[in-house]
Amino acid sequence: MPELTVSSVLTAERSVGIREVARLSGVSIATVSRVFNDAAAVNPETRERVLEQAQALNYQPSSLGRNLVRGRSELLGLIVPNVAFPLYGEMIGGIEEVLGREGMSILLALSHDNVDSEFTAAQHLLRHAVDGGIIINSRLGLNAPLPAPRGLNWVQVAPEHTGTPHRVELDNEAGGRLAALEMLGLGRRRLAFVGAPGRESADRERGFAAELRRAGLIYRRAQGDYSEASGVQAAGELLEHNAAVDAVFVAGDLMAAGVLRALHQRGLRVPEAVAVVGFDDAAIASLLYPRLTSIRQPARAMGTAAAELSLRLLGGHRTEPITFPPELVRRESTGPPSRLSARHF
Amino acid sequence: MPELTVSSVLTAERSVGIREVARLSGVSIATVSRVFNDAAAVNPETRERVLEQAQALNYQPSSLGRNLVRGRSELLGLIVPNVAFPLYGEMIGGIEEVLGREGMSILLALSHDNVDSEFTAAQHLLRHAVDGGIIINSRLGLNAPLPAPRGLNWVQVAPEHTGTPHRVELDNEAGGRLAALEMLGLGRRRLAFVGAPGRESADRERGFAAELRRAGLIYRRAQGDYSEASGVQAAGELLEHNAAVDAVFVAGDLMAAGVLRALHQRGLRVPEAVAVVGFDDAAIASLLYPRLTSIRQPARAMGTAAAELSLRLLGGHRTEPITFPPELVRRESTGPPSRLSARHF
DNA sequence: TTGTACGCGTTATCAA
DNA sequence: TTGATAACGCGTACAA
Repeated sequence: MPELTVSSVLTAERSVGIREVARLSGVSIATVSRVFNDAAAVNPETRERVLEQAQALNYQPSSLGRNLVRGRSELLGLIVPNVAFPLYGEMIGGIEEVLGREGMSILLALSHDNVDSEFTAAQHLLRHAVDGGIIINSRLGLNAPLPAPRGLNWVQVAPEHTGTPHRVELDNEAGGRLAALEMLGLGRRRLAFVGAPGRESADRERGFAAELRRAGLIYRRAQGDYSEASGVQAAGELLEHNAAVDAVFVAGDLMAAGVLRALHQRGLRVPEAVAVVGFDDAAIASLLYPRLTSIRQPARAMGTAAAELSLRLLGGHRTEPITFPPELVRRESTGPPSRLSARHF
Repeated sequence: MPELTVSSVLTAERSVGIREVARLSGVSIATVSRVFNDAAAVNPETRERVLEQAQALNYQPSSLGRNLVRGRSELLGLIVPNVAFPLYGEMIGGIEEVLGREGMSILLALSHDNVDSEFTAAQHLLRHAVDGGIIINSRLGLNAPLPAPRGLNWVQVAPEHTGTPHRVELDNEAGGRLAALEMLGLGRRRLAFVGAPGRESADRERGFAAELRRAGLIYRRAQGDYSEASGVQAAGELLEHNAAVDAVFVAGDLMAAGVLRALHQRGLRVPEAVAVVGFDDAAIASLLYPRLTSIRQPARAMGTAAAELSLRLLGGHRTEPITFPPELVRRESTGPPSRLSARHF
């Protein structure tokens, strides 16, 4: 068997076009086009005939031709750091829901948390003439902007740098306040924070610190990198020297999983001895033992909001940045301090 | 400000085309095309001039026009049940890696574990003239095939129904055998299985059962649906009537999380009293307490394999279905039976 | 080495 | 209500 080239395979049986349908239904291609765009008036009988033929030939208007003449692609570019992180998955789910409704598709690119590949990914998407773009957790900022010809707009979800016009964000500071208030409300007074690099963690800490200040308290802090291992490590630091900590606010659920593990290993009961509040309310939060109280980031809603923003920009409308309020999801890792509980931890 | 229509916005400042570049560099569009496809010979000086102008105008050849004339889109369609499940995310990562290398992009669609939306998603992708397609966990089979004109090929990753020509799969049966051997090797003799609907779980059970038969053992079984809650429930059923179970093989990690929880709640130590083996080795496996021993599904490698298969098909080559061997990842949830351990569980 | 001209599949304008 | 026909942006025979 001779080796075939790519093009020979694909063009071997080029898909049936508008001409074919027109010819076999005895009308002009213009009429077929009209039938499929049901814009202008078409004689019901003619329409019927055309639709029938199209069905028989299994004809589908080609987006390629249509987009060429229209100057749009019905594609929306989406750049995500990675897809293995469930929170991003939820956002994508929200985006897809809205876009699907409008008949648009998602052109996906991964940035791997890397500024350079963010940029090249954007260029890649642009070559496909995407009508708009959404980028999650972008590190690109105003001084190093995303490429955007033709008045194309990028909507940024939780960008690292502020200042870009189209944004969907979580009020991270409010999230930090929620965590603090939960712990203070439970009577905890020896609080700690586990942070990570980046603006989001900083904002979360700022809110947390503000509430503690109001209560006249200080807090211990340790730094991680959002990984579970760093959570174990951070908890270790916080607890050494017999430090008396009775509540830990962790800037990410994965790190919180590490904190829980470190507490288990030291035989400290959660929440009786130490309460723990995570952040994101990722899927793992409710799988941990005990189930983790966490500050919920409405990822799916943020996705739909980003998609809607993108659509509005596409329509030439003006938009405002959107900030979502966080929400505390109370589970088993927070509760009143006690030594009388029947819990194992 | 007057409301603008979509088209008015996008065409307002239509991107610079090949004509513009040709005119300003004093050559024909054919030459510009040649420069950008470096196919034919072009005078170095001319090439330089064109490239310069292109740079100045920030010209990028439009995929729309290029694809139209070439009959390909450099797009690969990808249909996934959802994106929030980390295993899929890993696969997508693998796919993207291979495709990016070839300059191809991913057109993403979600099937929501639904046969109908699988089909419509495929049609959607086809309208964009994707050059090939990958579908994960498809429920479509030979009798209800995927739409595929123009000799387009779909590569199926872990399809529910067998018989489709281009497949990438895990040897689930071997996975079941691995789980059984691990438990038997630890001296466990009172085994149980928690299954779920579908072929994958059935295959896993078949391998598990085969090894037990060889050892002259029977096992208890309970049925779940891959959710954590169903794992809790299933474990409850297995343990009622004081049933003596000392090892549980669970067809999915999420369910295994539920099984662990149920064991904790009954005060049964893992792995001392009961050993647990999960399946998939999803990201959560190593976050559970204790860390879950699991049968690893090399998701990323399966993704790259699917993408490479797709590329080979695109090139007109013949291919064989690929089956990956599973691997047991031993963590804390399996170990010798003992009552002397210092573990809390 | 370069240019002319056609075609890719569609929409949209204009005339019929 | 319909049909010619001119775009859309590009690649590529073929001719020069």
